[in-house]
Amino acid sequence: MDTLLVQPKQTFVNLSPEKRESILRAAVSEFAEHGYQRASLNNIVKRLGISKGSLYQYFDNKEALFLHVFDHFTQQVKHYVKASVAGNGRDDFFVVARQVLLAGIAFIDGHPEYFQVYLKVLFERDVPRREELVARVRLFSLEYFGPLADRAMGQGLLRSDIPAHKVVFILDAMLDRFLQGYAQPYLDGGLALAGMTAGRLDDEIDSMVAVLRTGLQPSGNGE
Amino acid sequence: MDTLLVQPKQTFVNLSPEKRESILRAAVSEFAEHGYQRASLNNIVKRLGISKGSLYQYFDNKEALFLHVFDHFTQQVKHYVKASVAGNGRDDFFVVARQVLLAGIAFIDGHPEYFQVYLKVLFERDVPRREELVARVRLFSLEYFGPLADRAMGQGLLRSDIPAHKVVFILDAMLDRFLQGYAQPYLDGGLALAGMTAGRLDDEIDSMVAVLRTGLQPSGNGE
DNA sequence: CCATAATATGACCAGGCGGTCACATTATGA
DNA sequence: TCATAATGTGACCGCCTGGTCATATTATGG
Repeated sequence: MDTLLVQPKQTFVNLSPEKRESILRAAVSEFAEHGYQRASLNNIVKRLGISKGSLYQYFDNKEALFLHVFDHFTQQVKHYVKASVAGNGRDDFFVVARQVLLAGIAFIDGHPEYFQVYLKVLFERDVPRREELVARVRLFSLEYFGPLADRAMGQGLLRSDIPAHKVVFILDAMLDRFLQGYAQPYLDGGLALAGMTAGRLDDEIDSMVAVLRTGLQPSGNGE
Repeated sequence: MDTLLVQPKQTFVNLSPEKRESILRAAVSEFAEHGYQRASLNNIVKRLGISKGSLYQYFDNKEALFLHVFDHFTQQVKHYVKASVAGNGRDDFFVVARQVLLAGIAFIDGHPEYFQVYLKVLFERDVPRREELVARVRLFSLEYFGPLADRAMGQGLLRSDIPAHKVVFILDAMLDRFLQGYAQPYLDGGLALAGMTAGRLDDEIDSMVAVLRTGLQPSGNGE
């Protein structure tokens, strides 16, 4: 999640920030709607009212444009998560989990189309450098929760009959799946997460974290 | 999950079972690899060594072929789940959850490509009758666990501070996400579920169910 | 003002798509 | 045997794709 995946051409860098942003928006929107392979450069230039030749002055090809989009996505994710846990380094394990979940929701609310791009990448083949892209996002989550779980385990805050890495998997799976449900109505299990008010959403999150807490804490400490 | 989504043409029904199956296999494989929109009928007929005209004698169009594939998928899912819980109607709530999870794993092992088709449908737009297709599978799960959770709740086997429908969501989310991780290496959270021996898989499942059990049971009954 | 460099343009290309249809082949049954 | 029905075939159609490139337009700076 460090270096950039791709460099746009100098011509793109020379553009005004407004124009760069409008191009980025159009590209994100198209990739979000159709995934990588079915996204159409013709559609993108049509929306923007520019010629196809111009787009190819900004990016070498479809892949470079897509990677540029994904670069912005990972940067945004980083910002949201870091902001959500800023200054709470010594918080309870499950409080942090709750904050990361809220950061995920805030991100989806702020950038619903970026999240769709990510989901499409997860389940589409023939996406350029797919493994690398997915790893950048998923490793961010795992490397974040891993040490946190290790520390909590060392402090006796997690049940000792389940290894820390399994705890991380379960935590990551629940959070990830909750966000999937929030972004994809079909996956919300009838909970109608999508159209939910912030207050009711908080309730759902509380329930989930409460279950994780009770389920993952050493016996006797539950609730 | 009851009536068929589509009827193949009579010409297809008249085919020998072997030929019908080989056509179905080729179609499943193509849809699993590319999703609906990017799947190519030209590829399918090329693999089969038949002419495109023949395929159009069997099915009205691409959509009908795809719906036929999905019909078989839902039937298979039904069989697997029903077989896994046969005669265990009065079992413990979490024992049933475990059985359903094992049924899901058995299904993916037996029909990995069918499961890929399903995952693609979940995250692809412009899939014909997508909502209906997804609902058929997901309602099957929710309608199955719903009454089970209600009964367990009535018997005081579930913590009373979380409504039954949230319990169902959490259960469904965990099982669903576990299967996603089993089918998609990127989502297994470093657990390497995919290449796992049956015994180690059982361990992972046990851990997960144990957490759910402890987290969802009334306090004091943990473990 | 003008030469040069930078940028914008869209017709065009080869290739793939879902779908059609006139025709060839095979099966049927009187 | 032979007319009829059923099935198989692949060239072809219009459309769309990512990508190219000769040409037109605009910006730059001496």
